[in-house]
Amino acid sequence: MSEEPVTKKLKADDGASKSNPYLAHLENEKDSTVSNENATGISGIIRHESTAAQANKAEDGPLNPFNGKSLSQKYFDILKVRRNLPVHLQRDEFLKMFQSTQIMVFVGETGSGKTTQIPQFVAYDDLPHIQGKQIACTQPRRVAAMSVAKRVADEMDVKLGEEVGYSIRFEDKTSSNTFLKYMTDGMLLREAMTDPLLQRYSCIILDEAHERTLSTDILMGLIKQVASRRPDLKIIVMSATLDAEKFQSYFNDAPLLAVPGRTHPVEIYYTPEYQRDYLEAAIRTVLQIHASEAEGDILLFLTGEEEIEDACRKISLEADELIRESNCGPLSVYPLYGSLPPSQQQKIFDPAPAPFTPGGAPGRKVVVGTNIAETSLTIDGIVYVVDPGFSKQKVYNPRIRVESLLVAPISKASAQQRAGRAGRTRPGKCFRLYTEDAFKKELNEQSYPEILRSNLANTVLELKKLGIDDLVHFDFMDPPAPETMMRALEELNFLGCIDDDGELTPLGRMASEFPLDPMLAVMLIKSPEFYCSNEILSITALLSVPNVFVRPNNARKAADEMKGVFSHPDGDHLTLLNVYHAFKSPEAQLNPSQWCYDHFLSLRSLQSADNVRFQLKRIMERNDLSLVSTPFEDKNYYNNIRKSLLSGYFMQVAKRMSSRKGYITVKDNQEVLIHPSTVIAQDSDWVLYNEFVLTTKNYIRTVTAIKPEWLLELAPAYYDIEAFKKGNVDVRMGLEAAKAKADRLKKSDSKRSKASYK
DNA sequence: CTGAGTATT
Repeated sequence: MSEEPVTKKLKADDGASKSNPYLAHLENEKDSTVSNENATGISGIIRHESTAAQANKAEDGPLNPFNGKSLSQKYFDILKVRRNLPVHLQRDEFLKMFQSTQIMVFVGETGSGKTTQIPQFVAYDDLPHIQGKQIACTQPRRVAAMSVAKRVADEMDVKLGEEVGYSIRFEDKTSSNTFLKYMTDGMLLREAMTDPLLQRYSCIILDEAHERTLSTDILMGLIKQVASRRPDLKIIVMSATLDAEKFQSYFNDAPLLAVPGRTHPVEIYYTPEYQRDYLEAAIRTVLQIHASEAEGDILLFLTGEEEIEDACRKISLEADELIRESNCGPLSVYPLYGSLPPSQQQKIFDPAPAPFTPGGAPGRKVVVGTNIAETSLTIDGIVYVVDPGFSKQKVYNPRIRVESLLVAPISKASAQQRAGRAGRTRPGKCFRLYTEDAFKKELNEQSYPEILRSNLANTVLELKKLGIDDLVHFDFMDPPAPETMMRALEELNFLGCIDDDGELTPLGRMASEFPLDPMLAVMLIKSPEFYCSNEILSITALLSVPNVFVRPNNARKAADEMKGVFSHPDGDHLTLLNVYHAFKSPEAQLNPSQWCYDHFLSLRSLQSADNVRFQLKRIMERNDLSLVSTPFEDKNYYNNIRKSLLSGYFMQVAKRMSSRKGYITVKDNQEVLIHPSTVIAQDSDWVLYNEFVLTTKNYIRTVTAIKPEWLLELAPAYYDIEAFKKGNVDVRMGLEAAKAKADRLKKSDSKRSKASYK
């Protein structure tokens, strides 16, 4: 149960082998390992017994200890910088702890160098290359995995993809030589599905654990289990916050090492009273900083695209006035949010404008961003942060099975992170637009981890595939609500992914291989039965990427008209299919970027859909799922596709209400409206929908017309009419009518077939 | 008659 005795037992064995002649072969094995180490050039270093002095000596060259090549001048230049990092002072302390325990927690604030240095410290002591093992270091984001791997390859003077590499979706930059691998946490989770004990690793480092992404949380639960079965596996959990005790106690009271960061002090200012209109207060604060503070750029945190664009306009207008009336310097304002095209995101790195006259009032830039600027993007030169204290957060309501986004107060940890953005290059200031009292009493310590705010259907399927049978007792750091788990199990059961005993079915096992939500995965797996797997593959890919339709504020009408060119009378899914086919036509491929611009489509989304499609196609081929199409001339071409969509989405169906405007969802009797972005020729009585969005009203979005008979044909268990007796009148009557119609057809069919026998 | 905070496989 407890991990501690395991390490002790190993030590005892070591000792025992020295005195016990029957265990002498163990000593010999160890000796041969040592000579192996010498062969690779890390002289004198014995695995898990090294010191900082030995590592420093090896690092000093003249040859690269890992590949025997001579070290470059660049290497020595970087080495000087590395030795000045705060972590370096504690290398011995780190090694002692690493060597004496299986699991440790490492806390390092920003600027400590933990992400780049700790994996290298491990490499010099764990010597993965001589045992044919690897060190994994996980990151929540792809860009981080890539850029850190690049940096560390430079630091170790090796070619990226050789000794040091990275692995992210669509890109595996590793080779048989790779012993240090940066990867996304989602990627390690995928690997665990085929290698549940993570045998290829001798050490796993979970970085940025405080962010508590869905993948990190599942990995922590998994790794805690693996640790007790693999005493040889070392684990380091790295975090940036002071939340370390929680990680320590979760990992059986693992020891903690804390390293100071290196950032500049940030002065915090609070408002004396509550600000009713935080947007107005934010704009006012930005302008005050510009008018009265010393040189330095400003970062303002807001919640979403619309709010940001609005604030940018207002700030620019008011700044012009300040310039005219108060001799202020020039002010450039940049919006920053995820859906902004990369070229525009790049602009935030432009230098601030120069003063109008040399030595005059300073020129400045203001970046107005979402919390993308809190963790994902770092802008150097920010000296002033304006923090209204809100962000959009995902919430999941298991009762109506809907995920939605709500503007909510941030946590203390988030506020601290935001303030830190002002101290990256020199001392800064952070203006919090709430009272100190509110900060102390009203903000949560930490944000809710994602696992408590999501639909877990996909997570439960992953856990089942990972071999975790008892989900109720699975050791989550923060266990999700039982109702959320129940909903997930129920959904998977209806889909046929798990049976009534909670066991994974062959369909479920296959579905777990696809990087898709279960409903999409099931739809794709069943599509060959409907002779349209090629088409469903395209639609699935398009549903897995950000919206392909672009609708600029100044050209809404033109964009809507262009969308009309692709529209299909039966709804959005087939419209998406039309878009994809048009995009792949020779005409569009001649100049895809221009074609997308002309047709108000997102090139980025379409290209990424192409990537996803290719990946899904390979998984289908691996599972012997055939790629077929109904002949286009066949009258059932589109019907087959619509039925195939329904085979995965039969739980997301709505029926038009007879007494009122709008629709009612079949599963939860929710009144909904069809989202205005939907293209569908005539309002159909029955529709399936991809998404339920909760905003100003309840909307269903990405909708396709279906026939009620199909529900009985494709999901008879779910559409058992008895179960709807107490449900909505419209739904029940509709299903009964469909049943009667189906029965009539069956009768006449059997008559006909009897007739044909004569 | 109109929405997407940020990630990820």
